[in-house]
Amino acid sequence: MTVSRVVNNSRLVSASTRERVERAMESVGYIPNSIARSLVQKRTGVLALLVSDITHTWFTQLGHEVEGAAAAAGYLLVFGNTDENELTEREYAEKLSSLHVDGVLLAPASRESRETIELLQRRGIPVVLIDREVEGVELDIARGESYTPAIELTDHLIAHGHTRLGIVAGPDHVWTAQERVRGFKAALRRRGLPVPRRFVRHAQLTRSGGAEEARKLLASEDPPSAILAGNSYLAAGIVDVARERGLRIPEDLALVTFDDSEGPSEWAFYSCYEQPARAIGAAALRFLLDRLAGDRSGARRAVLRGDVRLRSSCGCLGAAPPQDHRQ
Amino acid sequence: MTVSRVVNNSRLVSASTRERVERAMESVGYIPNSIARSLVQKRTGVLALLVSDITHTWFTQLGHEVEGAAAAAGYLLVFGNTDENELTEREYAEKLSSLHVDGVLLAPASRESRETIELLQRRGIPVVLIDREVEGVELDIARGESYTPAIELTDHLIAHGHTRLGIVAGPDHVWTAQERVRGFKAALRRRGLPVPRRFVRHAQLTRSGGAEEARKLLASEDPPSAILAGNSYLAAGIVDVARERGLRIPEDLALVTFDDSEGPSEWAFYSCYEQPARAIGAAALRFLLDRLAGDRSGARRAVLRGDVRLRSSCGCLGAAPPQDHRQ
DNA sequence: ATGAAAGCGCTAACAC
DNA sequence: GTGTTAGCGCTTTCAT
Repeated sequence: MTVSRVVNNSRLVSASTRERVERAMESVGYIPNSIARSLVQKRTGVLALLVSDITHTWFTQLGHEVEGAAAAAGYLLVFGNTDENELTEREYAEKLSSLHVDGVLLAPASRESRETIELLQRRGIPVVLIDREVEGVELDIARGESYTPAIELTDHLIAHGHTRLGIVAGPDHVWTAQERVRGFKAALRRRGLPVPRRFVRHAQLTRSGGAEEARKLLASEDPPSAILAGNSYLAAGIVDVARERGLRIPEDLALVTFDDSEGPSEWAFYSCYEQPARAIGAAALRFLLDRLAGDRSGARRAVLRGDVRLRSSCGCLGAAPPQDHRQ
Repeated sequence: MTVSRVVNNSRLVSASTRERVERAMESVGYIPNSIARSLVQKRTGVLALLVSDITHTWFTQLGHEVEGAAAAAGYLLVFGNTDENELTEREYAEKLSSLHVDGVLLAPASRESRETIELLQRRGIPVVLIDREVEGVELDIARGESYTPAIELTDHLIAHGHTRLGIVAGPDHVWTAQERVRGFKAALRRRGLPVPRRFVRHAQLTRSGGAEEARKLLASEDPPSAILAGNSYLAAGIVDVARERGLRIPEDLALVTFDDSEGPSEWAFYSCYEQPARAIGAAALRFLLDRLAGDRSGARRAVLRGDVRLRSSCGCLGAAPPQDHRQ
């Protein structure tokens, strides 16, 4: 029909016809079926952002940024939550690919997410990685740093006079967790400090996961006096356990962490390295839009630098908050 | 083709044929195009959750719950963020409706979101409301309470001896904000306490929005000695301002709020009424799945009760945390 | 400038 | 059991 012409406002329609058609559409309450359109055009105008934990503010802040930029470019952004799970991730990829989303931003659940990515690519869907590298995959990626900041944070703890240091990082299959552990070990070695195996813990990336490993860390007879946490949720879990055991932070246990928590916390407590979520999201989307516009050049990599914020938990400032009264 | 039969594993295919077809699919790397399938089946297997602020943990926790239950029912959940904005909301509705999502869970941006809803319904897409009522709309809804808890929280502040109370609620067009203000006023009136107009503030639902209105509240010569905050972000903004002005909480300013913040905060500070996000999400999804299964009965309403948690910010327990050192 | 017709990849209905 | 056909709602040629 020529109705299509007016919907897509081709200029090859007379004003009279256009008006006539538009009136008709109004009266019937016509809404174009873009699913049919997609079938023939092979594009949907939908982009997907797959994160590994949607309840983590870091990801939603990144997503918020991406969403705005995507909307400006005429795309709708949908969020998917892989729950740090490779299988869920693959299911999403399958569903999204057969729904023909135009592009995917992926924070890979595992450094073995190659299969997910290949699935998407086989379908011709451009993928841009976020936050985490994937082994053996050469793809556009926007991420922060992990190795260097881990060294800096560890050095800072050492500068505070600590010699028995531990780390509670994310799962071993998560790229950033590995990198942070690598940096932690490198810093200790460089100073000639020991790196006891049992002081390097991998936890689920949740508060309770952090608590669980912190418990193991602090249970030993001569526990670390300072801990590097892989992210703010892990840090919170560590604080929970310190409280359980009557340890004051930073007096009895110093703590530094990755990621600033931008939630409604009433005061800023954690000394941390803040990964620039919004900037990473923006960079990733830019890569994706370029691909969508036909860019076929080699893989690009944006590595964004964040800030170290020194506050109370490491011992730099003030005292610890009073005892918890969480119900 | 009979290929369709094996893909949808109808039992009317011989094992031999099935195997033959499957091998063929393997070798070609065939992935079914569910967009074409949707075109004829008029279902996509996709549900959408439209929230007004994806960076707010309350919504993502709710979403996380919904997602799990949706997956169990064979649906993929996508998240959309309306940014507390009616226009964005309508754009999402248009796009999603023409993409033929099977159902929508909507936390309406405004109590005037009727248009969005009608758009969806005209397309035959079942809608279930979350968290907020919409004027003149009779629809399935799962929400918490606002009026009664607002009374309880206000009464609690009064029990602490306060007589000059203020409220920093969300925008006037948000249903929950209105209800909370209504409860606040009712509680004061019942005790014969004054309700100065300037003590009732409506703010953008962000930390900075809360700070802005708190500033106005505390700038007057005889400011309130206690504040009810509409949610935890507003509460955080109020704390920011209290700190600016050198006011200690709860000694100089008592504070109670809606929503518990489940982030990585290192200690629980806010006295609050916790809306049961996960239960609300679960109830809403159940409604939607019922509709999807063909339920045509009248609108249902689930009103879920939450818990009051009394902690430090109202003066019930402990002292305030030390001064902030946020960089 | 407009109408007609083909076809996107699939499923449903109907033969065989 | 399996092949054939029509048609989902649109865009895109190709005529007119």
